[in-house]
Amino acid sequence: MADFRLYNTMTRRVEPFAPADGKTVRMYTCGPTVYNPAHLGNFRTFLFEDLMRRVFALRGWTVRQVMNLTDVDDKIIKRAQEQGKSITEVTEPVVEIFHRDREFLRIQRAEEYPKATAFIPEMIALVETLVARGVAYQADDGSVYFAIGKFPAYGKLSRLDTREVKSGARVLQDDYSKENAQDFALWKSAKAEDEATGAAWDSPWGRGRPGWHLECSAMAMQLLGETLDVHCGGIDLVFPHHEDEIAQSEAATTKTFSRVWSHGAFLLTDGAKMAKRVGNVFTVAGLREAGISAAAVRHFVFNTHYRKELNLSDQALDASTEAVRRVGDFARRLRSPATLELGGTPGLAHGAEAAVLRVEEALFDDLNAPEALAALFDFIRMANAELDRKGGDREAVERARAAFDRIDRVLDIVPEEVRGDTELVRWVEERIAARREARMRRDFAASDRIRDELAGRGVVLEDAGGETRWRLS
RNA sequence: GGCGCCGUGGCCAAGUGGUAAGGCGGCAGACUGCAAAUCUGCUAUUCGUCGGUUCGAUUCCGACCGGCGCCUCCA
Repeated sequence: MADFRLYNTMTRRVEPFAPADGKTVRMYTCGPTVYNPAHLGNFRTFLFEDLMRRVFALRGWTVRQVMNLTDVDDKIIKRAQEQGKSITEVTEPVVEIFHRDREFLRIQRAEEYPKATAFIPEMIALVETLVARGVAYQADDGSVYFAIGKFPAYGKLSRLDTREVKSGARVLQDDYSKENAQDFALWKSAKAEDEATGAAWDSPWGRGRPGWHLECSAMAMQLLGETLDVHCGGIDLVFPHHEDEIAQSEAATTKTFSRVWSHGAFLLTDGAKMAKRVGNVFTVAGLREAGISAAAVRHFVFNTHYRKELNLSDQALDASTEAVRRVGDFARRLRSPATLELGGTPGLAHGAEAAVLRVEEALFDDLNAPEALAALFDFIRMANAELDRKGGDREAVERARAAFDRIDRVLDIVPEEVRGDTELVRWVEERIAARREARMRRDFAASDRIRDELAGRGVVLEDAGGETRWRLS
């Protein structure tokens, strides 16, 4: 089988990749902070991770993916306080929206979606270990900090040793007191608003709540073991989030926390990073209102390599809508009973299987989805041409179908209306048969009436060399 | 200021030290009762600019110009 390569942020190189046990990829993906519906920038990352898990599966590995839901943090507490709610009341509806959006975009369900608030004991245990090992300390205010000075490898992911803190930048401004400006909070002592919103728990250091980085370390190690195969997230998480995760986890276990670190590039809007704080945010809900299909979004995202910035634009989205329509038309043609009847050619079958190999080679080489799409479109053009020849080879059609399905199981870019039309089909095909009769009689008035009738239900007909295809407009 | 990424045809976007994938759009043709779809051909002698290395660079090095990101619990 083809080898598999993945870019590793730790080494800044594309390297051979395989799960440690050779069978199951243990994959941790940083999920959303659920105080507001995730925006498309967040979803670009989740889509990249969806692609990754599907490519792992294509390669033959089992995937065990964990995505955390951060349901306790400053912004959540602030919102809860403003609305006079508990943090749970704030986060629960947002979690629901997240899954709805996730499903709309056809992002496969991860094996686990742990919530930070469900792992408080594990987090406390981790902090206790760190304190016992002397790399964490409790400050005057009761908060517990990680002492980065005690962890020599600190900065290895983000290459901190080669960076400098901006001169004159505010470094030491924090609500808490700590020994070193860059020490980060593992456990934050409770404040009034934490208590008021249900964001405080008992601990050996008094009432408090977990720091952000802590949850990922605790949940990842609890659910996947002390060494992960791959840890993913947006590029902005490299520092400090992932750097801090490494520090806490490796200081506690002395083992490598993740064998590979993989980060997706940003989605931009108008040339700027899409972010709530910038105010240029687009959501899945907005997309749906605009009538953009999930298939089009997936095409749009996969048409650019995951490590390259991608600018959201109506033009690009429209181009993807058209591209995906072509894919859908082809899918319908392949699946049509008439196509099987007319048959294919040996060239169709061979070309289809060559396309699968090309797609796999591209995807196994650091998830090169743009190249995989190119292979798919070459396949579609070749197959349409071969099918036009009506070669009579039914097996060739079946092999082409299997090849297409194998490719689309990863990319999943067939428009919804092509996937799901079932109840319509019988009626449409009956009408098409009636129209065929009319056309045989050269009664084109009747023929056009039927076409109008179908158009009234959104069905567009296409007469192509003896067969009539249809699709939804 | 430190670290880093990017700049390929009208738009989106792969890619390689040896002479430019794919999608969208456009033009022409085939097919067709009409329409659409589909197919065929054409649409970058050129890969931000200027130098350098090389037999040869879009691909390596340097400078410059332009855009972006991280250094602030932001995917």
